[in-house]
Amino acid sequence: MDDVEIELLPPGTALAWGYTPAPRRGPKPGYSLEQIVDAAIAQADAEGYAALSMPSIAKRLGITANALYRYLSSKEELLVLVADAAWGPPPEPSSGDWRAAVTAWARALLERSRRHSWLIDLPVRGAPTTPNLLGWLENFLEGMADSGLGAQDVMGCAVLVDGWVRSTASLLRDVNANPPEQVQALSGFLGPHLQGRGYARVAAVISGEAYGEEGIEEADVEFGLGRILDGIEMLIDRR
Amino acid sequence: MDDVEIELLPPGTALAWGYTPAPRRGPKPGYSLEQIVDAAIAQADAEGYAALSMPSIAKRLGITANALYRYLSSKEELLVLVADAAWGPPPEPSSGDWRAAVTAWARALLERSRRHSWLIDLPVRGAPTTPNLLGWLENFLEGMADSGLGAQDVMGCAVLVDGWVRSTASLLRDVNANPPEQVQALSGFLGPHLQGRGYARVAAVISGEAYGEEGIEEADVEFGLGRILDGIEMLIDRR
DNA sequence: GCTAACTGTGTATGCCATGAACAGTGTATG
DNA sequence: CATACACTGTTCATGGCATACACAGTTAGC
Repeated sequence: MDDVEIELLPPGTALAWGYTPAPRRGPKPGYSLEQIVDAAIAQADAEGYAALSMPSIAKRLGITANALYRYLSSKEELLVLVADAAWGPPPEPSSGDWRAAVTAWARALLERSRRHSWLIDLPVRGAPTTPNLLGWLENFLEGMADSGLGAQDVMGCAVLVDGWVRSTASLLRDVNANPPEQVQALSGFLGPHLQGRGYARVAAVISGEAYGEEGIEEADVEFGLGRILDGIEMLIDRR
Repeated sequence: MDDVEIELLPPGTALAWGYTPAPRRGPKPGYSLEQIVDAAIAQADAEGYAALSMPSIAKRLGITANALYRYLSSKEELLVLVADAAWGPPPEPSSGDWRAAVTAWARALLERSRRHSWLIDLPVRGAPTTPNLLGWLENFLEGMADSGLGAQDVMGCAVLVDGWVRSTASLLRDVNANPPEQVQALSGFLGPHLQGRGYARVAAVISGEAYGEEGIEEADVEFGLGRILDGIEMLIDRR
């Protein structure tokens, strides 16, 4: 594992797998990567993603922002570690059939995103490369092993369900963020603009129920997952 | 439409619907909202979302960043207008059945996101409130009118398909961003860590095909949409 | 013509990520 | 055991950002 090769890896990947160059001389580091990541998570939990800055994290540890750069080469790298730690390890593999397994998987992932509502804002992109995130993928693949689908289809399902969780988490957070008087002001404002201007159906929806209001029930959340699972089931039955 | 009420609206909503207070005295504004929004879109197209700053937009117009605040009260407001303009108006309503309509809708939306790859990064949250975005929703509702589903289910479908488009757009962009030598470095690095450490299935997938490589075919993109449509179809047949 | 409203500019503040120089510290090597 | 060097955290510094404020120039309405 050359240094050359490590430099080509996505930021944070090497660190996430424990590739931290062992120092031999000099003072002991006062902190651990884990402490720093925990402080970052605590900071985001307390003040949100926008307040997740290097100074704010450092302050929680009682050091200066620059000291963090003795442990990390960039904020981006830190965020990769934060994402891995905050999503956390996957739950125990489910025992039922593929449908039960995927349902449990999606609910568990959604649960994590509710615990840290800033998690879906982290600009951590691309395929998973860190232990926990790959663990979630392993868990999914295991849960779908009895489906009889090929590797490519199962990966397609993983991408699909993962995307659903992130969209849903984002939706849930946004909806909960709206105070009722703002929702009312919005529909009061939009109503006149929609009527008779080519927005007939939207207007009906908005006037019918409170549009975007807190009326997201558990059933609404599960609706999309149910469709996806049915669609996968149709594929399985067809083959 | 009191000012009081307008202040309660989400940022940019009033502006997007043309509520711009008509000035009576003083010099003519040198620019229009449309010009500013176009400049922002050009800037993001040219240098990406990270370079979409008030100074960079203003420079394109030949003015100072502060001058923008004569037209907009915040960057957030601008981004709402940018999102509405960059997604653009919905396509003509499709003529086939609901499945053809939703397919066309999803592909059209995906096409827009490919045209402006930074679009899915815009922190424009919550339910749509601007003319074009609501137009897309109207278009979707119209396309599903013949499905026989109730309003709540149709809205659930809209949310589901919209989420799929955004996830897919994000995936496509990320995947295309990876140079091949980095992909190779990554699988070379991950391989040894996954074998025999509880990541058997992930390891198989990675070693099998190039994991995360450019190998996303059109069929892979359509896979998720196909499952979703099948799932919706099952729901329709069941009722 | 005068005044007030409105424009764009210059200046300023307080954030941010990050680089560089520096002083203190403790270990490996002489 | 002494010393040099690697490594720590701090201070200082840079350039970028969103945005507030005061100002000078412009023009429509009185």
